[in-house]
Amino acid sequence: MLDIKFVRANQAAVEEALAKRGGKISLDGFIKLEAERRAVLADVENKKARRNAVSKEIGKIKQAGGDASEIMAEMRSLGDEIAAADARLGEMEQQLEEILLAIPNIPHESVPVGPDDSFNTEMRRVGEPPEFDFEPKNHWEIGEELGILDFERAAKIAGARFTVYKGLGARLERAVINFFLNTHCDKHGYTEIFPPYMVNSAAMRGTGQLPKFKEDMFHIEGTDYYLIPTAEVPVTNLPAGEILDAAELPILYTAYTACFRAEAGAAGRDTRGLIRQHQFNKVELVKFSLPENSYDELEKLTDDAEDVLRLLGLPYRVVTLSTGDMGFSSAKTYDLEVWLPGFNGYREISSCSNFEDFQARRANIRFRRDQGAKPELVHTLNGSGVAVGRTVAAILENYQQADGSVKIPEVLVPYMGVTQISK
RNA sequence: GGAGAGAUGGCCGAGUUGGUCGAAGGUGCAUGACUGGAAAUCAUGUGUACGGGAAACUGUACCUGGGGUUCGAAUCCCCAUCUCUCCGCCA
Repeated sequence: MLDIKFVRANQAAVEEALAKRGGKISLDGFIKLEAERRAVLADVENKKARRNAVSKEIGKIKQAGGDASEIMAEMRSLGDEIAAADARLGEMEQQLEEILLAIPNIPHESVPVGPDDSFNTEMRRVGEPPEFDFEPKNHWEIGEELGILDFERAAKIAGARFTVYKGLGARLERAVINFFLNTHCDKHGYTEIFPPYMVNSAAMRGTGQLPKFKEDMFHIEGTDYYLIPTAEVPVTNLPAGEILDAAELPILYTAYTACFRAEAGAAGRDTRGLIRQHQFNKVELVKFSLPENSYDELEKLTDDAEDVLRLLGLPYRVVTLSTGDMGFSSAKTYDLEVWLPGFNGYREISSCSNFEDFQARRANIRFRRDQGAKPELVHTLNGSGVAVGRTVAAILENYQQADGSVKIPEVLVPYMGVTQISK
């Protein structure tokens, strides 16, 4: 959510920034409504001031044993006026809020401008795609042949877009989770969080999933609970409504959770394998930063995510998303794309974003620079560190051998207890 | 799931015959005095949001959240949420 005062004072600049995202938005109606709101507010507050003053008088008159029935009648009608104006004010505020909640974040000036992903900028490539002297397979072929991934039975008990991991496949998933968490905690200085997998609508609103993206999520019928689409939601909302101490910042959290996505509108895309699931595992990185440091923190966070890919020996590239390809709440996003030999291309495995104060304003996360100073909004960041299922897919495809077995990356061997997976 | 108790400022805690309560007191914190320095002591200050104002300042709202009664609600009524106690159930 953008700052209402900022929008008011910088209408043209905001419209221009949002146009870069592809949506043409005129804020004329918003600005006009906002001005009306202030007029009504001033009027209501004057009336309330009068009511407060007169009510005190009534108290005094009654205590002195006098008769106040005449002014009480007058106050009754004033009360009606106040109620009416308050109702109108409430409507206006709700309208303004709805408009504001639907406005995406303003892209950072360093973000490439363009309507879609063809305007994304490749920043760097790390690692060489492996050379095979045989035709590399897809990870679902490898997994099924090794008996470690079972898509058919998953469909039987749940449906499409679910996977059952078995044996060393299940262990590999678990090994990757532990390797990610341990690396981020012990090497990169993050604090591990293990949050609920369900959150309420206030939390979903805080990070921007609601109200615009309701259909992307699983909602528990008859409750206010949603299955989390990413650990970003519970973790970023942890300090919601709080005022942090500047000395605590930056706060670095990492969390493993299962993630749940309805994948509405993705019919026919990535229907096979681990790439697009209703339920998948992810280790997330979340930061709360001083505003002036948030872009440095974004670079570091991205590097922390890249580090686990480097340690695993997986080739990847880093891409800056263009204005048209960025998420709703983000001011700047780097995607990490891992090389998948079976796909013969790079696929997203992490998305690292700086939201600046966009989420912090929604979730009301602030900090105080000094004792007595006014609270300011923190900047929030997050990134996958990284997607677990896609990592397993990448390991299976990049480390596959001619005989159908899969070599275990060295850093995972202590977690796996074996050096390869074979039939 | 059943019965009961509770939710007040950073924290603790008064306030329930509705008015003088943005809210006593304590504590914490900040500043100053005292001190070689510290402790102790004393003094002063110490919430947030929104509106108006160049500013000083000022108006409104907020005593978990929402709704109601009333000229007027921290105080009365209703609903929700959370916490605690007891019972039941359960990994």
